Amino acid sequence: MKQAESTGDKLILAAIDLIAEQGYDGTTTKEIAAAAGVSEVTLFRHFGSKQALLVAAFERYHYAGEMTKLFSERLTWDVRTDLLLIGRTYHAIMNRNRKLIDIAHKGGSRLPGEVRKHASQHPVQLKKLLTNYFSAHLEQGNIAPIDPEITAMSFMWMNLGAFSSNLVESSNSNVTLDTFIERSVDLFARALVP
Amino acid sequence: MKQAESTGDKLILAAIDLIAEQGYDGTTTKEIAAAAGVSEVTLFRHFGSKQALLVAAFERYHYAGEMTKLFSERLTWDVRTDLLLIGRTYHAIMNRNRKLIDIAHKGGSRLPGEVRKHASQHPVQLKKLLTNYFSAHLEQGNIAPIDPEITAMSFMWMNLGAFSSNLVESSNSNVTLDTFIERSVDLFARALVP
DNA sequence: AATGTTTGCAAGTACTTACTTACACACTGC
DNA sequence: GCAGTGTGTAAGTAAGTACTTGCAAACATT
Repeated sequence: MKQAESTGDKLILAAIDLIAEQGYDGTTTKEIAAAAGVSEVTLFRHFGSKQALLVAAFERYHYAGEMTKLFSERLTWDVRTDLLLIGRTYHAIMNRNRKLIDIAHKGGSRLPGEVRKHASQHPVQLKKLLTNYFSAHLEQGNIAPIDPEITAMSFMWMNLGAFSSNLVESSNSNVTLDTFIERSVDLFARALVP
Repeated sequence: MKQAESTGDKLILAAIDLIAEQGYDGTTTKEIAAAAGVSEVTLFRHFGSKQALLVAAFERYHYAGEMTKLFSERLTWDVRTDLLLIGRTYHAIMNRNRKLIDIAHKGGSRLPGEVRKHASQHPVQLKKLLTNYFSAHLEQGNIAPIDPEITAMSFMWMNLGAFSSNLVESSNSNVTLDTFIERSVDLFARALVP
């Protein structure tokens, strides 16, 4: 019970924290080992190399397939309710993986390629799901005659921008994330009224 | 006429290109000098250090005050027309400074502090201008009773997301940036109808 | 008790990096 | 011609980096 984390896990978590903050090139193996409370040589005995350590981190804490599941199981086909659920889930997922996303975005000269691939799958998938959702509504005449793809992109990118912005600066004025999600969904719902 | 670029300028431009691609830590002074077509020692004779070179780059190619000027001079007070102009100008500015923005975002262990400050001013200022714009419309009853600040954030973040997304992947399906701007403005205009 | 695994410590290797120094060459303006 | 400026080449320094090796101590399993 007390032995919560193995040495390998401690190293992975320390690596995620440090690399997300300082970038891949800017973080040394010595730093990672020290933050994990082990010696540097132990890091290499476990993972062999710095790159392999990061790959192990991405494999362990990968994005979930939550969005796909949400679209197939939990939608009500009331636009406002659905967009609210989608927006909240989106931010929940992104927040949980914030550090890994940041690592992939910052890059690095020897940053393993697996990392970049991992990070690029999410938005592509979400855009497809959203576009199909709006298309289905459109066919049934539930919403105004808009372009489903553009609407999907607008919604997705609005939330991506909100997320990225939070990454950089926590000076979000006085608007909390959840009120932003609610009100921005209202705005989209207004625009989609037939 | 033929002597278009001085040695200092060549170094600055090479540094921007390389650091935007590889990050600050991942780019060596030797690389920069080679890309500029000069020797490494010349780099240090001109700028003294790698950090000073980057600061010089930011000072030379700084963001313009175009947005402020636009808001005070070129608005027509027709929402659709104005948002279209704002959106297009936003992307024009961001694109022009894409590499510098990318450098600031990627960071680096010894990346000078001036760089980060420079990059964080833009969005704050734009949000204020947009919020005031919507507030003014609201007071005159031209638009629906929405929250001006939230609407400003939504519009801003949607375009930020579109910009960031372009940074990473050029697989923008078949939608060009300009059609996206047009249609997304339509969407906002629909939502703001009283 | 014996044995294998995991770890820390100390030292070191091979390499890279930002930055320096010394000297020679070309060009410019006077 | 000559001083000044800008540049290239060559060599080097001091520090840091990823990664390795050898050895001994702690520990768990048997």
